[in-house]
Amino acid sequence: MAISFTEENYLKVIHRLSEATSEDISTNAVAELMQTKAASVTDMLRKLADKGWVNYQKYQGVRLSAEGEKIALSIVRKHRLWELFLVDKMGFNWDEVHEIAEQLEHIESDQLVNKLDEYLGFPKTDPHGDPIPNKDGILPELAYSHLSDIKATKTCKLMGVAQDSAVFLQLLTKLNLNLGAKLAIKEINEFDRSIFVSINDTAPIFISHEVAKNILVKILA
Amino acid sequence: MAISFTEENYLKVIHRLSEATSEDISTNAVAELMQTKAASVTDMLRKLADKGWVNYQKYQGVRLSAEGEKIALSIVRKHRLWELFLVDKMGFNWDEVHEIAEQLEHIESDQLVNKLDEYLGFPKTDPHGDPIPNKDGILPELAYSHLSDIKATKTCKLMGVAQDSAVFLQLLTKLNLNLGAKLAIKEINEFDRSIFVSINDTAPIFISHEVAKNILVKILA
DNA sequence: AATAATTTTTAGATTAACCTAAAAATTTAA
DNA sequence: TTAAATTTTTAGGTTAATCTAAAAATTATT
Repeated sequence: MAISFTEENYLKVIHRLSEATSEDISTNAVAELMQTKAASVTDMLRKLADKGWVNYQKYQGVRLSAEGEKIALSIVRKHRLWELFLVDKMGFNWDEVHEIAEQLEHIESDQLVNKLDEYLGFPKTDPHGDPIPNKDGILPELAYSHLSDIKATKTCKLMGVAQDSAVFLQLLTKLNLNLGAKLAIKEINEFDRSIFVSINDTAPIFISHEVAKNILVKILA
Repeated sequence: MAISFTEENYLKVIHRLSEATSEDISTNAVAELMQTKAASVTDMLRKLADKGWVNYQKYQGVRLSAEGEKIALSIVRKHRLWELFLVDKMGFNWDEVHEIAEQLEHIESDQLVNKLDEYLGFPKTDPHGDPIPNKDGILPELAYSHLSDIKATKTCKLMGVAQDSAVFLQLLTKLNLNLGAKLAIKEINEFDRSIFVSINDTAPIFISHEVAKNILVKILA
């Protein structure tokens, strides 16, 4: 069945909201992410339900059906592959690629997506450390920790971010916090839970709790 | 001013028709290429004229304005760069890339287009031999001849095609007629203007006038 | 030059995606 | 457990791009 860009974006947004909770997704939550009004969302949810991509009971919120989940994952796959392409092959910075990938994710060609995947070497994660679903829509489970949850004097490796807004990514770049960096937590300040952390064995720098919360790491031995 | 995919496609079609003639372009001609009805075209032409992208007088046909021409050339540039990307980097055949490039040509990011151009080595032509407009919208003038216009016993090089339908390209591939091939015209048959041509110094093959008309060549010394 | 044929435009609808304002349902709080 | 607050839906419109059918203009033909 044919699908429009708008329908794809709704499915993507419902998918994103569903990752954070096992509850049904509210009309208002969708409206906020779609930057539209609740009334418009109601219209669209009814349409998506008619097409069998979501389960929706009025006033009760919405969830993706199995088929809707499959579509959403294929969009996420395309988005993340294109982001990696833009960074690795075209030389963009990780904070510049989101808007362009929002467009590229709607290009329709399974052949192209799979060739792109191969061209990039069947990558597991995008430039923000987010996992890339494979051809069959399977998401590799990465299970990373938030830097804010790591105990003092532990060492870990920066694997991703929990938020990929341009301003946040630019801040990380300024602080020299890049994907793969080795982070050694020197001290956690009780006052505001800010931390001192050494990046790749250089002199420790100061990081706010807010920043640490959005950094994903793998704990090293 | 914002532009929709549909508007871009109309400008592209008007541009294509304008290349073949210096006359004004008729509503019906646009309708045929856009696969739509004349009434819809009339509506759109009025809208494009309001936006300043075409000059249009009702019943008198349409032409691109300077600004419309600029937009059309930027779309052609993107289309041809993406086609080359698909063939050179992603391993598609030259008859498989048109539909995908029709989608990719609408991706909006000057930065991306220019990086793509650089990544491909600032190419002059796409996989069908069509010239790629540069950043400033300048089309390199290639001035190739049609194979059907070349005299017997001349030698030439296959530089492009005058038509890029998949069926035609597939036929060329079957006949081993690829971009860059050296063609030696052995004989022109008076009966139907079919020709005997040797490809890269192999035994001559028979080619119809219809095929020869759509092959573009550069005459060799 | 008058008529016929063709092309183009106008008029009036349709569909997808959105909106505002008002009504209805649900949730929260007194 | 009612009343108040909030959320969601319905009702009725709007805009972009399309359509069909009828009218108007242009072009071709006798």
